[in-house]
Amino acid sequence: MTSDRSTPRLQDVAQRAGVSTATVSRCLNAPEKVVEKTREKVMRAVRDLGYSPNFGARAMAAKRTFTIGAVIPTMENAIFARGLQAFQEELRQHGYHLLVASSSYNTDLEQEQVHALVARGAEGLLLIGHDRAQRTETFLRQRGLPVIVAWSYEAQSVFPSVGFDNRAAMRTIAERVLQLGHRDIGVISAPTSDNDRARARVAGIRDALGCFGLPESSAQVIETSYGIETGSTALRALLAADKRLTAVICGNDVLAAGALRAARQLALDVPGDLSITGFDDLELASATSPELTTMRVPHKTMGQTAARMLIGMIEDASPPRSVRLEPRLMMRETLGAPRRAAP
Amino acid sequence: MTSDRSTPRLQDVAQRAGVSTATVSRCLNAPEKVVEKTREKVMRAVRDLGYSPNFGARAMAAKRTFTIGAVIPTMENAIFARGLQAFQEELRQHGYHLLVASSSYNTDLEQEQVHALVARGAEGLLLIGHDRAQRTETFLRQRGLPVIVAWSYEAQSVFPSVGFDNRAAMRTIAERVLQLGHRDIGVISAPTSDNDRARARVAGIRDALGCFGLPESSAQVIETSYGIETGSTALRALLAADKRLTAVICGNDVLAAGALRAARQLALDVPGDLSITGFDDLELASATSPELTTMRVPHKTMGQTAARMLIGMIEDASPPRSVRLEPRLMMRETLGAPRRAAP
DNA sequence: TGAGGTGATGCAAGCGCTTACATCCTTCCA
DNA sequence: TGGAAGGATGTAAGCGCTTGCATCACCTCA
Repeated sequence: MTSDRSTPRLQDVAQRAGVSTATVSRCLNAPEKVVEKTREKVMRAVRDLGYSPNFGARAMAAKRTFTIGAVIPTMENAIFARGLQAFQEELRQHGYHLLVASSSYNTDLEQEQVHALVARGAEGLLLIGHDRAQRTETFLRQRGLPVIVAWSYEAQSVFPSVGFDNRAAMRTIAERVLQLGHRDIGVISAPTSDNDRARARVAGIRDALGCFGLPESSAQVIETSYGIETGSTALRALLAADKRLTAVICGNDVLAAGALRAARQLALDVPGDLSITGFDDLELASATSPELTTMRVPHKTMGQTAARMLIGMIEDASPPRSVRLEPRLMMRETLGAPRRAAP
Repeated sequence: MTSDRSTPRLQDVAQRAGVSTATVSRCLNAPEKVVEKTREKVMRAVRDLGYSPNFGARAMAAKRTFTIGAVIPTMENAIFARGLQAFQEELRQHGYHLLVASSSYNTDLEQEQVHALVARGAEGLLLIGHDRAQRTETFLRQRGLPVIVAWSYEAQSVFPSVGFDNRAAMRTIAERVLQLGHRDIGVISAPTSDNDRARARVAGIRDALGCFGLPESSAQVIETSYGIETGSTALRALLAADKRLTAVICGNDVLAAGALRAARQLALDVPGDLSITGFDDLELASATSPELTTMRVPHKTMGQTAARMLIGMIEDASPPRSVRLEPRLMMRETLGAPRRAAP
């Protein structure tokens, strides 16, 4: 029965310890059911063999994995990394493991990753935002799998969410910009397709514009992918189209940092000649000079809350209740009144 | 045989399609072995039921998972995020999946995560750096599992590695600093325990010092955890201890960005009053003002190479050969000659 | 028309684990 | 000292899948 295979099985441990596989299993999962002496024998065998239980087999037999999955758009964006770290720590404290996958902001890929995570035994899922393929929702609903959507609060969504109101938050920033007297405004947004957060932020800017009685067209919007370099390029493009710009609202801090860099290279004084705002409040935001005025998002709280909600849903089948968090405007150095008041 | 369970099994699909489970399995894994008509019936059943194969069962039966694991210190550090992204893309192209876990720079936790990944079927592992618990190495060796160490090249290591020579790279920076005439130097390093990269970098600085005939004590070293804030604090501490400092060498860009911010707050001119250098060349490095002089690490190449090596080891059992990559010094704006030449 | 070949499909034996239930051994009390 | 009670351990039936081998249907060619 013993084999020369390199990975030991429960069987091998049992044999070496001179007990049945059931006893070994109990030693590992419910030590109190095994008498001290036996347990020691078994544990020694486990160590000697370098045994590590096969997760798949265990999951199959026990019908429990203590695993929760998360599909985030990309690992490269620090905001997800931070939230996820908190999410994972919270899970860990409750004895759960985390499985991460990334979708590259692509709903097809997300669908694929959701399947992969479920196949791997995820008992619950953390998803980002509300944009997703219809069949992904159907699939999840069919299975009755606990799902939480983060980074975007919406009262009436398919899945319970924990996050903030992206639209209202961005509106707050935009209103502040308008109050200061800016009328020639540019917007650098992340790509809005398959990304409800980005869309909501742009919508928030339009809300503010409307509130000040300005036409939507009074703000020129440019969409570009995530990155400092792309942010720089976008600012140049915006300025090339309209030299009178006095403020640029950016969809996130990274784009804002890029815009800031371009402004510096163009020898523009910020905020004297040009105001720039960010969103997220990454560490980056306070590393630039001047420091970015931005919206602080409670990533950590979001991650923790999501974890607790998910575990609640799994263990008590407790009715989930969306949670709305409040971001906070961080007035720093890149936003000021325009040098010449608007006409 | 059909059940009211919410997750359909192969069995359920087979029944609905009116074929055997073997046929369904073949449809999924070797479609060319099944005649068109049957395949269509089966695929329809798969879709209708929202079937998704149980990974654990599949792995157990096939003894193959097409999964590779990676244990990184933390997701919060952008350098790992970038390398991992490339690693994953390369794996994906070869039909492999990635499983990530983080160790928080703690060898016990690393050991635990390695076990978890192996239990989940990882056929190969990507590890960071050479510091690790003895028993982790033993475990891995016992199993003969393919392992690659990244971010740190070492010719004589237990596992083949792909990376660069941290010590030589930092020595290059330090020599440049010394050449410019700096003699009062401070060092802000990441914690060196359980982190051979950080240790190697500090050693590289000492090498340079020795090369210039200076005593080791001529550079004051302070260790601090990762973060902009901690970098700022460290610079203040360094300056408090020695006001004559003209250059600060930092273990990574984030610490350098923090130091730069503190310098600005102290109204120090960089590099006029104080030179600052980073390491990694994150995007952050070119977002600061002045832009950071730093060492560019080939994260992407590293990730890709690691993936190819690992796959090679798994599929051909090919003898691995460590790969040494070359980082490149990026002279930007934070390093200059000290205002007054050293005595 | 029938033997032989070919390709599609089914059968059933595991893969490594957990756990309900059976069994056995102590222990303790009458 | 016998027997009930209770605790420790063993037995064996799956969990959902893959795959070697058996089977079967159909086609080809003589």
